Amino acid sequence: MEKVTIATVAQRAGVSRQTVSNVINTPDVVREETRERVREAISALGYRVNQAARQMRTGRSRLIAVRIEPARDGINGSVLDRFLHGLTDAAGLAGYRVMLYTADGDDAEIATYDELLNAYDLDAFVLTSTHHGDPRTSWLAARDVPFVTFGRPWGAPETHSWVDIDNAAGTAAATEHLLAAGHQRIGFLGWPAGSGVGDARREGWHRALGPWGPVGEATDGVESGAVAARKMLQNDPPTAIVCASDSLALGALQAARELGRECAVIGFDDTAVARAIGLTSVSQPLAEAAGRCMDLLRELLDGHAPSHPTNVLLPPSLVVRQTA
Amino acid sequence: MEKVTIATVAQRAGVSRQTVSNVINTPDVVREETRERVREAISALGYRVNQAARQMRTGRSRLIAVRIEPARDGINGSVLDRFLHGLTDAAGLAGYRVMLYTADGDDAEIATYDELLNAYDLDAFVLTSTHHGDPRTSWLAARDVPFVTFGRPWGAPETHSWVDIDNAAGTAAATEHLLAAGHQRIGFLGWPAGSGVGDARREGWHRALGPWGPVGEATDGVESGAVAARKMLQNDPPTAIVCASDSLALGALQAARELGRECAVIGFDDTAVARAIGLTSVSQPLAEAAGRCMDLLRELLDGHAPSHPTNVLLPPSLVVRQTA
DNA sequence: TTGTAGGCGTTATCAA
DNA sequence: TTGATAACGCCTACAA
Repeated sequence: MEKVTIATVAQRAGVSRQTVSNVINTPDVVREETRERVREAISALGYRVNQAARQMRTGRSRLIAVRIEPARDGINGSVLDRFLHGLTDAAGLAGYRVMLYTADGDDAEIATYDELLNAYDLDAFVLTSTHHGDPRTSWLAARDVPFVTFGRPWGAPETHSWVDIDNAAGTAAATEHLLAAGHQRIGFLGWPAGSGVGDARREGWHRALGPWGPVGEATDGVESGAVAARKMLQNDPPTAIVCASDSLALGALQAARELGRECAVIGFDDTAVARAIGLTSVSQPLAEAAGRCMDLLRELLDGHAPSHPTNVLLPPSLVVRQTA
Repeated sequence: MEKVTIATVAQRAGVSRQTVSNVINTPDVVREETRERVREAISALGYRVNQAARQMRTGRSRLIAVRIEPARDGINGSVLDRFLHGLTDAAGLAGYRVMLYTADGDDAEIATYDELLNAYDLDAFVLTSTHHGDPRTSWLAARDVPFVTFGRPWGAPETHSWVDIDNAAGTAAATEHLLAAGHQRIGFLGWPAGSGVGDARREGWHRALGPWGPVGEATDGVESGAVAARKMLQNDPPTAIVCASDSLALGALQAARELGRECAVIGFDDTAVARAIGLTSVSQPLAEAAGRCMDLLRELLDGHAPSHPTNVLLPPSLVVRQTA
């Protein structure tokens, strides 16, 4: 099968190459009859625009890049994967493709931006896992590279569009669910203060509860969660615990079982583990978040760039199962 | 910052563009002194080869494509994600990038090949989830598109290179572990016959056990696994069950608990769920599998194409936890 | 060992 | 409304 180029199509339709190009890119400028003839030729030949050539002229690649976390395992590792799936779907629908890269740390990631931008003329980036003092956004902004973040710009000036999950609303909903079920002493098991996401999740619990309840702190993980939960359950036992992650929730469940204590537990992220063991958990609308990121990117890329950056805050939902 | 092209570098180094190109692509043909001068100019300017332009000349994009499963959740969904992580790492090391696509069914996937090949000049594909009567491999082979599969070509002629996990060895190791622990009645809980992977996992159990033991069949999932396990445990109770997946294993665990039966359980895939609940499970070396796929691809792409396709069969390992 | 000419497939510009 | 021409950045072939 010979290579089909715009010239092949032009010849078959009896027009110039430019006219074919016009049919593809600015159809309204071509007379209807001609347009139809060219379209027939295109589909008869199975012609497809060559992106590399187009890119060379236009400087746009229709490629967007996302970092994939290094091969790593864990209960919560799947959250970004689910976002990635959604983004690939949404990008495909919009005529874009997703290119993956890995980077160990912010500086390495910035070096990768430089490379990808030069070598592949990437159209845009989607950043995940934003955090306080994140150097990536300012680097990109300084170079006028289009990007959106999944995660708000913690502390940084809000100069770009972002999509985020309303974490506080999630733990607030969990807490309200427990209050409605009659619980009064509701504890919170979360991460050490300082991470934006973790602080927001604690804040939601506190907001819904009113007064403070027992608080436990642990780095993420089943083991450390169990240790912290055990302490909570011994000192000042709550009848329910809202947790900042499913891993911590699993630890809390273990601790309660060991101590023979009845204790309702709610996790966060609605991971496969939660589904598997019947853990009530707060679910993030990751596919929707990805779709919104793509929407914002299209605004940026298709020229209709809004003068003000847009922010989207998506509410999570509570999935009630057996543990609460 | 102006765009840095090969011409910029040439000017700065006081040589022709061609000499710069030679330094990049065939350094040994350039006099050392000149080479050094050009290299200095390259790094001083931060020059990077533009892939689109190179691709236009060479027809090679240094891009490989992999399908990402549609946004879907489940205990086993993470297996392919982990493979993807490994592949992105390995590709990056080899100077390639991974492009993602989604496709609903084999035919849609083949249509996507056609598009990606025409539009992006993809260098190669990595196929996952191979199965009996898989039309994808023959389509690619007929067009001389380089590809490897992660998963052997079930039944199809072995005309391409592949990497696979020795599933039978995994369940055999699990069974031997149980035998060594003194178990004698060891059952198997697997998927309906017909899926290559599932059959191999059953085969490994049978091979290690010698005589047949109790067998249960269920489509993958915690619920259906629990139903099938309940039946096994009531009729003809084994003291241990080897399962074809962590989901089924979880179901088996539930069934045993409900019935108040002591029963060792071993799962397959070593998912986050297994780690979280202490389920002994067979672990696939996914990062290594991805690395091997990349190795095979490089052989194919870098011209040293071996006359015979290469096959790599990787042994899984048993991760012993509390359930067996 | 280095330089020159030409073209990969597309689109922007401008003329017809 | 359509077509001719040039250019994007690079590499291959060939000449010097």
